[in-house]
Amino acid sequence: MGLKRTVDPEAPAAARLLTAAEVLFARHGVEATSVRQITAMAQVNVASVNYHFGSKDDLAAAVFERTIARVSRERLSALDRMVAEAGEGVPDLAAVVSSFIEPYLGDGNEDQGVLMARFILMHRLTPDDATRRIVAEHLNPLATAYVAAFRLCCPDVPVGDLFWRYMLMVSSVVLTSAEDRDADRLATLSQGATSVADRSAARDALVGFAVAGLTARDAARFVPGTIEPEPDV
Amino acid sequence: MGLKRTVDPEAPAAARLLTAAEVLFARHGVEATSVRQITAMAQVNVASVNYHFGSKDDLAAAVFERTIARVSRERLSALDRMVAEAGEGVPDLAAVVSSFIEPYLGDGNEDQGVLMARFILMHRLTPDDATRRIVAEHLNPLATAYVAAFRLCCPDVPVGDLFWRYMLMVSSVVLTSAEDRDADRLATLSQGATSVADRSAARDALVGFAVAGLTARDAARFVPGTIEPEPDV
DNA sequence: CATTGATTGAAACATGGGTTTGAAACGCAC
DNA sequence: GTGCGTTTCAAACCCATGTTTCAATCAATG
Repeated sequence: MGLKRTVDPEAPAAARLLTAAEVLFARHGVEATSVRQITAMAQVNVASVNYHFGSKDDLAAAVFERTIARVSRERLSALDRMVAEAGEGVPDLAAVVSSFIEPYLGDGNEDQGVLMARFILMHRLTPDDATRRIVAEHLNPLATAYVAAFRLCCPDVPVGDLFWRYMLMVSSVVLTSAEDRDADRLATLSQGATSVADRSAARDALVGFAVAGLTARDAARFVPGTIEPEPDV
Repeated sequence: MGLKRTVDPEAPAAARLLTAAEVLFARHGVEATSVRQITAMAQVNVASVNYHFGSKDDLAAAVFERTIARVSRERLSALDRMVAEAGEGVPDLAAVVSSFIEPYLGDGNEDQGVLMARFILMHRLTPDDATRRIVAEHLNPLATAYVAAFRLCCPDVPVGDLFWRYMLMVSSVVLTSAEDRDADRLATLSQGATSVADRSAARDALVGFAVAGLTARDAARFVPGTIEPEPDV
């Protein structure tokens, strides 16, 4: 255990800064990590971040964009493959959802999921021009592709609902992935029976929850007090 | 529209600070609002917050605890009422879920939902002694009560899964409620068809998603590639 | 009316933040 | 080896933040 990744002492300063910032941003968030912490871990001078990247914010943008671009590319191609393999039929919804969730919980490169989750949280809580650019460039095409796949899998669900449900799926996985190990509210509530640290349990719970939520019948039916006539199932 | 709430110029300084901080914390978060902004809106001296509350963090704790305590009390009694009215039968799951979600989207007091959501985000992303105390005192009993109600409504779902699904429901509603109006990713994706600002649509989507997610059958079935034998339905 | 404790006020303090500076060190072409 | 653009370094800078100080003011009391 302990500190997973460290900094290659041979690599050039800019690269060292990127990986150091990646680790620290994932662990504590960008606001909570100072430039001096980053340069200390990267073993470079304080001025390096401004010299190589312009500003701390620009460094953050570079860090986030690097992993978001890569993971989005991977997911898009995986999604395309699934849809293509399905041919005339419909792709497996659970597999589609899994391909979305997996990168957030993956064992290789623990940080990438936390990093993406933290970015999405940043953008949705305090958006700015930098986050908007990255979202427009990498995350919006991804979202559109997944909603399109959901339309194939769930032809009975109104498209407007699918956008909502996509957002709710994202919310679930993002918060699960970004949660601090010290909080682990789930472990507290379940008295240790489960924990967010249990990646396998997290995957199962998230996929099950999202698939059920995505395929739910018309949401308006659930207004409290409404009598539900049994539909033609 | 415009600024909904302002500060009663007759109220004592401590109360004025509380309401001003409530508004600003909901709007920008506690980190992003300075003591000087608060005292300016409250029209009191900068030193007041330290004099009356000890520190900015203590003021924040007071602000959050006030509304969290009140809303949790209301929800607990509503839940008790539902369970009692159900008697030997099971309470209506959609109604139970609605009673949890409603306070986050309520029309009266726009800020209370955002405030609670922001607090939960704070605790799960960067927990500290202050948030832990409030969670233990007010939120854990609430969570336990709701999970207990869920056990009544969904006797077929393993209890461990119910804890997970409770957490995922909370994640969905919290992120929906705390989202900045300027981000509104949903409006972007749906090209304006829907928006997080549409409280009615939000309620329907959230309740539908959560109810379906909570009642989903065994999550492990959704591992990709697994062949699903049709269960005895 | 004088006294006392609580509150307010303007100003200063201390600290940590991101950033800038200008000289030194380096690398490499000529 | 000389020159020159690039990179590194220690130090300083600037500023916003939370907090403290201490005198002035207020409100109630005896």
